[in-house]
Amino acid sequence: MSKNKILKSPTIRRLPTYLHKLIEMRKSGETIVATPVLAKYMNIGEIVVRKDLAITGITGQPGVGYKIKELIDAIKSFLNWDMTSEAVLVGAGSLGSAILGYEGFEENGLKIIAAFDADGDKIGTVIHDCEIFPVARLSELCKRLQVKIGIICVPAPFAQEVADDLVAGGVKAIWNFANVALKVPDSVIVQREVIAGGLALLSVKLNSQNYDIN
Amino acid sequence: MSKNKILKSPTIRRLPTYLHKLIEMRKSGETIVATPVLAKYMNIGEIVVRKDLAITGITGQPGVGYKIKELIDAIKSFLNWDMTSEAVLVGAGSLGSAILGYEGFEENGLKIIAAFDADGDKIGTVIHDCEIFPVARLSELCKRLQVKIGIICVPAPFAQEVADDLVAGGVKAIWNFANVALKVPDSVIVQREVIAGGLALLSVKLNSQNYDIN
DNA sequence: TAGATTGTTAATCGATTAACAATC
DNA sequence: TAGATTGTTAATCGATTAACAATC
Repeated sequence: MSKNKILKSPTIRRLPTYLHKLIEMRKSGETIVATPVLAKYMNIGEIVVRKDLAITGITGQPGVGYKIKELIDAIKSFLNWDMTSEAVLVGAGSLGSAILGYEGFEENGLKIIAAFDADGDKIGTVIHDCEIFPVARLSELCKRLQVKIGIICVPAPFAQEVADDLVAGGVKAIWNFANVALKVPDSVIVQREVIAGGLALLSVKLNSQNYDIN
Repeated sequence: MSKNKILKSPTIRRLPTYLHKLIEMRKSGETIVATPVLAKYMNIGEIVVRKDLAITGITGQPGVGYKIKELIDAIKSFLNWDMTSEAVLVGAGSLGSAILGYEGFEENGLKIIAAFDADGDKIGTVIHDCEIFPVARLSELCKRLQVKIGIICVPAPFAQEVADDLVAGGVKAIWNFANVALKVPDSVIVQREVIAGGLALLSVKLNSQNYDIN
């Protein structure tokens, strides 16, 4: 598994949220944004926002702000979201369906073009405009479709074999929603989403608040 | 919104993953674990693991390792997951249903005891053992059930009013899956999950790999 | 000009990593 | 004892914050 350290990863995690807000602002006809607006929106300091935006290479106008359109384009380009990437999703259970139905991916340059499941009853059906194929065809279709991104939403015990199939199919990046560590070649990137991580933070904050006098 | 900085938040985010692995190991009859095992599982350095575990107050035996049972109890207690917390969920769409169906929360000391939706057709039905109530009754039932945690899975435009209802109902912590910044009193904690954040990281890693020679 | 905001440089803070003695 | 592992102390690294000059 790739251990490549990515610099500025907190900044990168925040970029989609800026992007979302900026697109919203553009929709409502605004053309300029200043950091205080974004800082308030994200509940972070203004300096953080300016440092974050700097990473995109865009400069603002002192006393005025940034051009919204420029920022949107620069963030998209930085994240490689200016060109749509195609992905496949494996595991059309409740989480998989939720992800298939997520409308936000348009903003994120992601398009799920096929889904796979082991359940025979689901094969051939369409969930949120996406046809469900049998997992047996996973690596074959990945190759044929030249897909580089795979999204794993199967139960933990099956995740490794799915990952193996994705790798065999030429996938270069795996977005892993299953609660397991995947073994993949160094050349393949795995982004694991641990939903309980956020809950842990919530729990600790909630609890420390109950006891702290500070 | 609370800006309380939580120290060691990367550590706290990792704790649920240790916990998960440890519980798995206990199930298969193991009683002792050494850091190299956990480090390999999580793809991080051994020292990180030791530092992380230290936060729980547990000490291991040099040359041997840690007692799995002790670690499990200490992590649970640190995260306040030794006592089950009750929560309500609002928005029984596809994401909401996925969360209602997530079996892992048992490990995380969370129990969703009621769900709410605006869709009349869903009211009274049961999704994953959880009855669906009308949102109109949200704050009333929160008060009556004395629930302290609310999970928001409604579309972004409705999230703020749901948050207001939760706060009115006495909820102290909100786990927000809607893509908006919520305005809540300082005394209420909000944990916002931005799914696109992980995707941004994935995109940047995937892309930097394509170009970096290093 | 005055007020607002940017962007740079330096300071602080926290997290990760390294080195190593202590212990089983 | 030798090998493995812990846990502490110090060093490094990166991210956030502060201060402030420059600019519209």
